This record gives sequence, C-alpha cells and structure tokens, in this order.
Amino acid sequence: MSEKINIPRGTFDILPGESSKWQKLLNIFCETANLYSYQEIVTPIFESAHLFERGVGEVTDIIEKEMYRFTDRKGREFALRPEGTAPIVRSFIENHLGKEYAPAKLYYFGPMFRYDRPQKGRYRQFHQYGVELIGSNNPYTDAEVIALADHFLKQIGIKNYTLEINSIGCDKCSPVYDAALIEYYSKHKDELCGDCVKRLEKNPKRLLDCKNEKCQLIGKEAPSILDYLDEDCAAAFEKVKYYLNLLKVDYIVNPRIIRGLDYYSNTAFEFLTTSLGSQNALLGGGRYNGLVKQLGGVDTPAVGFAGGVERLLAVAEAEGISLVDSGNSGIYVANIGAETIDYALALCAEFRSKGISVEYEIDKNNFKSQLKSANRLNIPYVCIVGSEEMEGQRFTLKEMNSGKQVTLNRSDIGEKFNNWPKLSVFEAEQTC
RNA sequence: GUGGCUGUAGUUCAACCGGUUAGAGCACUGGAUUGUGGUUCCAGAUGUUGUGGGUUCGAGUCCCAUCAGCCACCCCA
Repeated sequence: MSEKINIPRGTFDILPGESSKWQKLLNIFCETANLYSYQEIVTPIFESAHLFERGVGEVTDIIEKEMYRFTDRKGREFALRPEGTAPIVRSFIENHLGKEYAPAKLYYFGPMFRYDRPQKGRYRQFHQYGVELIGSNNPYTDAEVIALADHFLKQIGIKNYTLEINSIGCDKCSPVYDAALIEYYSKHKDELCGDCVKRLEKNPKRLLDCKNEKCQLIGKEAPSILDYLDEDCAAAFEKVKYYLNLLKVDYIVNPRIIRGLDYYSNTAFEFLTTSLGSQNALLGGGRYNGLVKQLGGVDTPAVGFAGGVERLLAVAEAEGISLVDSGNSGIYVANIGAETIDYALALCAEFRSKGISVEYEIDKNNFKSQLKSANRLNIPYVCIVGSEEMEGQRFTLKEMNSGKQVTLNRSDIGEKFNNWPKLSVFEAEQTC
C-alpha cells in the first residue's frame, strides 16, 4: 500500500450526510435574497493579489499574515480570495454594472481562504454568503441589507443572536475621533496591555474591543464615536435606525463595534451569537463608500454583509435546528434469485422514468438483506420481484411503515404512479 | 503567530504503578427450516494504539520530534 495522503490542515470534506444541509442552507439564502430582488454573482476564487492589498488594506491581518499568495508560471502574483467584497467591486467596475443596474443588488456564495490557526468555527478554507448593494448612499439601503440578513437568519430558524449596529463615521469625522481616542488613551498608556499600546498607533478604534479587563475598564470612560459624528453622518445613522424600526428589525446600538477591514465607513453592524464560544461573529458588514473609487472606479457608495456558513451551521446545530430534509420518498427494488435481476433492472428504469428515486443494490443477492438495507436506508416502499412476479409481468409493492403489500401489473406503472409519492393502491386494494 | 489539552476497532469510550493473546457498547456481517425488514437471541470479523525515533528485559502507558484536532489569545466568518 502506498502512503496515505491527508486533507490539508484547516480544511474539511463535506460528506454525503452533511451536504444536504449545505444545499438547504444555500437554497434558503438564495430564496431570501430573491425576495429582496438581489441577483447572484460568481467571481473566481483567485484574483490579483494587489486587488486585496488595495481593497482590504495592506496593514490588516488578512493581508499581512493570512493570505494565500502564489505566483503563476509567468510570475504574476495572485491570491486565493480571503473575502468576497473586493472581487465583486472589481467585477462591478470591470463590467460597468453601474450602467445597467442602478444600484446593483448582488448576492454571492463560495469558499474563502485565510491562513489562520484552525479552531472550531474557524477554518483555512471556509464559506461565506453575502450581499452587496452598490450604487446608493440612501440610509434605507443600509437597513435593507441588514433586514435581509436578519430575515435569512430567521428563515433558518436561528434564535440566539443579537444585532449590534454602529456608525464609524466618514473619512472626515473618523480621524477626529481617532485623535480624541489617542488623546484619552495616552493618559492611561502605562496601564494598557502590550497589544493596546501598539493599537494606539496603528488602529486606535481597536482599543475599544480589547478583552483585557484593565483595558476594558479604561475603555468605559473613553469618548464615544457617536459624539464625534459630523452632521451628515449623524443624520444618516438616525435614518438607518428609523428604517430598521420601520422594517421591524431588532437591534441595539453598540458604539464599540469596529469592523476589521479598512474599507468600511459609516454604518457598521454585526450579528453575534452566544452559542459558539469565542468565535461569536456570525455575520458582519457595513457601508464602504470609498472602496469603488479606491479600486479604480468612479466614486460609488455601497453597503453589504458577509456571513460564515460553517458558523451558521454550528449555531443551527447548537440550537437543535434540523436542516435535514423530511425524508426519502423513493422505492427500493429487491429481487429474489439471480434469474430476476434483469427484470428488476427493467422495472428500475421504468420507475425512474416516472421521476421516482430508485435504489437497487446489484451486489446484494440475499433477499432478506435487501429488505434490511431498505429499512436502514429509510426507504418507504419496496418493490419485490421474484420469479412468480416476473412470469406474470407483475411486481409486489410493499409499504414499509404499515407492512402492507399489493401486487400490481407492470403496466400499472404508467398510470398509477403519476402522483407519486401519493399512492391510492394501499387504501383501495389490500392483500396480504 | 503565542500558550495549553488531546490522539486506542467504522464510532463512543475502557485498559491499575510500564507487564505477557489491547477490551466493551453501538454499528457492521452471517444465522434462528427454503420469497419478507424494524424487536429479540446466537455467532463472527475488526486495530501497524496518529506517525517516526528514544529509554527499558518489556511501552497504548514514560521521553523527544512530527502531524492532526480541540481550547484560549490574536483576528475574524
């Protein structure tokens, strides 16, 4: 035997038992997005590395240490996408989506890649779903995007979450606030943790969500962004809250919400869960008015969110939500004796042509074990063919729940199976 | 990237202070008079103890390395 090759660290297979949950989740997301008239967009999973450096921000963790970079055979620098927004904005610009759709209302789903230390709810290849609304600065659109996210979580059945919103201001008032934070925290510099001392220079807003007790204590007295918003930003934030109320979305204002990527401005929001330990960010987003211009397009305001599928599934499981479909409605074809195999196969084909899902196990030649198998697979009906049936061009159909069975003519498949899985044969004519 | 915990049949877990053929439940396979499943009963198969070294008369058990998972930090989905 040759050497066994294992799956890369931080990745996982979606096995047959799991994949139906993913399909269901994705379906619900597509349906919800469609309710709000968003259309799907699919972009490549790798892009020019510069797209992310410029879009996400060069000094973020994502770019500095988490990006999967590679060069191709001609030395071009690419990266597996660590997030979905920059590629979509790239596509928006490249395909002039602003001309055709105004605003562009887009949703997406797919794998993302970050070289991070794996943990539960944190993987190197993970999956995000998200929406982007590009081309409006109307605060209603912030609320709409949030409402869509909220609607989606409710459709899945998630209960244990809170929506926290904030405004981090625009490129005019945000620096004023940073200055105020620096001034405040500098007075307590000796008491701050090491990380926070660095944050003070690099990204002062990050000081606010440090988990260190001392830092938090100091943070309680820190100035609030909400007092530093300029007139336009403050008015916009009020409007967002107004529309959220109108759309009946519950939220709390948390002036400490800071988003990790550089491109955010104004509205920032997070859907947080308590049922997942420290990986509590279920979904996050906000407004990013500067990004389109920054990536070479004409100045266009935009807002969006992204959520993690793995975390959502984990929360769903923690909350006991079943994403498994209601069950099999197919037929298990069982034959008795080698001479009936061909006849059984012919019946399989006829059932399938009626749109009925058929299981037939060619390598199981013991009749009893075939029935056992049907039972284990939870298949509600078994079609039994032995030599008696074959000679009369018939088959026996058994309803596993009740144990009832009837013998039907092969030609009955044409009419009696039109409304499968609704079947009247067991009420009308019973034998056995 | 930092610190800690863990790794034993398909799976969940046992195995004393290092001691001889590494066990059990569930699952699996076969059987209980020939063409009828689920419950029951009987029988059976299963492991290079994550991997590679080391200490020892002897290692699942101790030591080192490595890989992987988990937890916290960092960060985030």
